[in-house]
Amino acid sequence: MTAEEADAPATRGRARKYTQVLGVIYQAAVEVFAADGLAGASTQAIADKAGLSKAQLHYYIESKEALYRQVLQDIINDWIGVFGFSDEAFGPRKVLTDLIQRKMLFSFEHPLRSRIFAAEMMRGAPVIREMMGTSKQRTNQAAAVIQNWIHRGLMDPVDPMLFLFHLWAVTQFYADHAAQVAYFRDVPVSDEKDRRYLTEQVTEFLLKGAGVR
Amino acid sequence: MTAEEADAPATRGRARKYTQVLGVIYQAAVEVFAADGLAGASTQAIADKAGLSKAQLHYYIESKEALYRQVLQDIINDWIGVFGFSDEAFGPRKVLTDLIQRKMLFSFEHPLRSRIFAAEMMRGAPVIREMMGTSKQRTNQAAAVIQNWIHRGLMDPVDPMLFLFHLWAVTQFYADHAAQVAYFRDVPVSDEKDRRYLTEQVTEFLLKGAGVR
Amino acid sequence: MTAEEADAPATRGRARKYTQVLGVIYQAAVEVFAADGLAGASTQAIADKAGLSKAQLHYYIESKEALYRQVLQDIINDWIGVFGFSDEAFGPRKVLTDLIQRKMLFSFEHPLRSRIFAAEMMRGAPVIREMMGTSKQRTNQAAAVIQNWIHRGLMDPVDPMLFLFHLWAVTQFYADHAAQVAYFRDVPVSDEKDRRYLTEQVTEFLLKGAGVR
Amino acid sequence: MTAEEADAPATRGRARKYTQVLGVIYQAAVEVFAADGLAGASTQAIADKAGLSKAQLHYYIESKEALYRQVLQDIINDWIGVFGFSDEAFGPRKVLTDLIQRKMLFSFEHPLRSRIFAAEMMRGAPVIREMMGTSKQRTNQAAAVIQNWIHRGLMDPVDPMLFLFHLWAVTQFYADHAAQVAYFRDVPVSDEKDRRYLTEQVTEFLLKGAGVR
DNA sequence: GATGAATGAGGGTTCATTCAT
DNA sequence: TATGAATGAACCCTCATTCAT
Repeated sequence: MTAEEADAPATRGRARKYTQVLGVIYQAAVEVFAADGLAGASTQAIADKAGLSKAQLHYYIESKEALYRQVLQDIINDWIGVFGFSDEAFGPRKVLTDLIQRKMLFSFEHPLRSRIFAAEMMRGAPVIREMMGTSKQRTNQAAAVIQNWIHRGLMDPVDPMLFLFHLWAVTQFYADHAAQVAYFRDVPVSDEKDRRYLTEQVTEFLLKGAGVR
Repeated sequence: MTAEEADAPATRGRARKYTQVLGVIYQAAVEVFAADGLAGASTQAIADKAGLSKAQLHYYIESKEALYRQVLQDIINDWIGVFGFSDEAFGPRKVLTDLIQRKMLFSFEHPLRSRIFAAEMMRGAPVIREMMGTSKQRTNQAAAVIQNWIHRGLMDPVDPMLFLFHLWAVTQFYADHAAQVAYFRDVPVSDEKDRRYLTEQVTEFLLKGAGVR
Repeated sequence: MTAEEADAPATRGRARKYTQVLGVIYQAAVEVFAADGLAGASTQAIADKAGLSKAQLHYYIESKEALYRQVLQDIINDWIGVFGFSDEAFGPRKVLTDLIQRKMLFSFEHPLRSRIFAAEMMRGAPVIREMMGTSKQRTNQAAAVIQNWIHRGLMDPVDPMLFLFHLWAVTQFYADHAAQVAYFRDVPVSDEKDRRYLTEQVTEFLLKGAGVR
Repeated sequence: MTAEEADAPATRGRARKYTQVLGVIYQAAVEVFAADGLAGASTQAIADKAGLSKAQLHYYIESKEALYRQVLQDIINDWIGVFGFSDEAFGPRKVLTDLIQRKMLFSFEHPLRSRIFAAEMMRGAPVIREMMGTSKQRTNQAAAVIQNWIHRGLMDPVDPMLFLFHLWAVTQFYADHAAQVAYFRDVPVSDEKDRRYLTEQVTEFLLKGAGVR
């Protein structure tokens, strides 16, 4: 589970020179942060995993916190693409199905980063909060879209915000608890066909829960 | 957020004299573990929060890990009561409604401990695993009950295990992300009426998602 | 090896009341000091071995150092009886044979205390030195007796002081290295017949080395 | 007494750069271990004596125990050369005289390390034992050589193993008790001529004790 | 760029001893 | 007498970071 993820961020458009080493550091940081959290992570552990000396590591990074922030920032960037609604005109069934698919895919392919994000959230998002005014606006917009669909009778009159929570909770579960999922189901999550199965089940469950037509 | 929880375990049947100090320590530990995780928690922080010196703290506890294990153990004990099925003869609507209610209540009243448990799970449950053979058996029994209900046409043919996951994920969300929930909804979670509302919404969503009749 | 020794000192003529507990403490102290030295010994370890709490222990003793000094004092007292020459008129063969016998007996029966003494000596006897003006005088007297025997042709002209060293070194070895002796010889030292054998061999060796007639 | 020994190990063939600091640490460790034993030695004391901060010390060493093991290992390595028999064909007088000479020289030149070794032995050799299978084999071979000499009438029929013990005990005495020896004899041990005298006396005593011809 | 070294703070834990009770 | 609790120092060791080279 620890190293299962080829989880480099989209480094297009960064400085050229460092990139390779930075990628290694980044990956190491993701693994260590996912395993031990920000407070529990040690630069020594990150350096070891990256095959660098601590001094070398600190040449590339500004500080442990900065590295953590960078990881978070990348996650957030990817997140926007994942969690954004496509055109609401397509109706809830298509839009939400797409969204759930993207979210599940992200859970499967980036469990470690997904977990870092969740852990940060669970702590009350102290670091994220000072990085960005939390996307309350964006979330409210999404809720409004859902409210609109409800008005138009395209889905049951659920509380839009709660529905978004539930969607997030269920899909996130497959990233956060990959180990448990595999353990209880006796199926390695990485299996491609199984991923499709899980995605279908989750989609159906969520859509049905909200009475999406 | 850090100290919002009067979260002492059921100390009935412990030694008498200790209890008060131990309770303070316990509470402090819960808060620190919830905030920083096992690795990130410092005995200094726990001692400070409990109003003790580090040496004093270590007079009462065996070690940081032992304290963590004790917290986990208490959570697990409570958990069993919360997550167990009542008599399946009552049918899924009643049984699951009760379960969800209990789970939501626990999320509301013990968010910190709930979060510690979730964090431990997210890490692959390294400590829990060596404390108890993970309750695979219990989970399988629950799945069997659901399967039975499905056979009897009392609910839609969902994957029982996945349904349990979803139930856990959604209810857990309200503990793990209490801050976010409050933030996005502009409602302090502690409000009694709102808790009922949330519980109802969650219950309806989950039952509908599984087509419970 | 650790607890093989019923090694209470001659407590005749001490205070009456304490005696029993003191004896237990004393014995525990001997074992711990023998195992870990003064610096390495912990009052916790002594208290544990004595079946007392640390507080209780400190009620009976003045301090760790004082306890150590007491042990040393007792050893020294016993030592005087062991290492003193009987009437030189009996000649070296009888006098030295007796001495060696007493010394070997002490080594066998009080290996732990013997070892504590040796360890103190090896450290340069910092504690002993401030307890007693080292018995240089006594040792010089013994050397003088030997010198006299040499003059009278009763033994070879060895350096008297060195001979005393050697006598001490060889007999002490069987206390200090009881474990090694047993290990290399495949014979448990405690065996009675073997003790006689060892004593005979040592005696013969030492007397022959000094050409005692 | 504490710092009287230029006791660096044979560092030929080690890393170059480190060597100086490591040497200082090594020497400091030898002194502290000799004075207080493994348990009683503090890294603070070692650091102080080496002129380093504790953190600095720990940059160079792995742990206190590892440092201790390293010291022991070096001693053992030197020991092999010292305590090994040369060709038995030369007969006991030459072979044993050489051995005693080497052993005495080591006692004179490395009293602290010699003492550390002896102290380790006195404790039952817990650390050494897990570093090396105790050299029972080697010792048995030496005993066999002596037995052979006895059969050939080259020395008296002493117990070979005991003779080896005595040889060890007597020569070791001059390392373990250097302070006492100097104190009782009013002669600083370091005196070159005196060392020769002591060695001669010891040699004669031991050979005569075993009736070596 | 990269390395070995240093630093000062802090990690968890145990220490010997004292003090109410 | 005995116990639970407290204390302040010390224990070994690791921390994130910096700095010459």
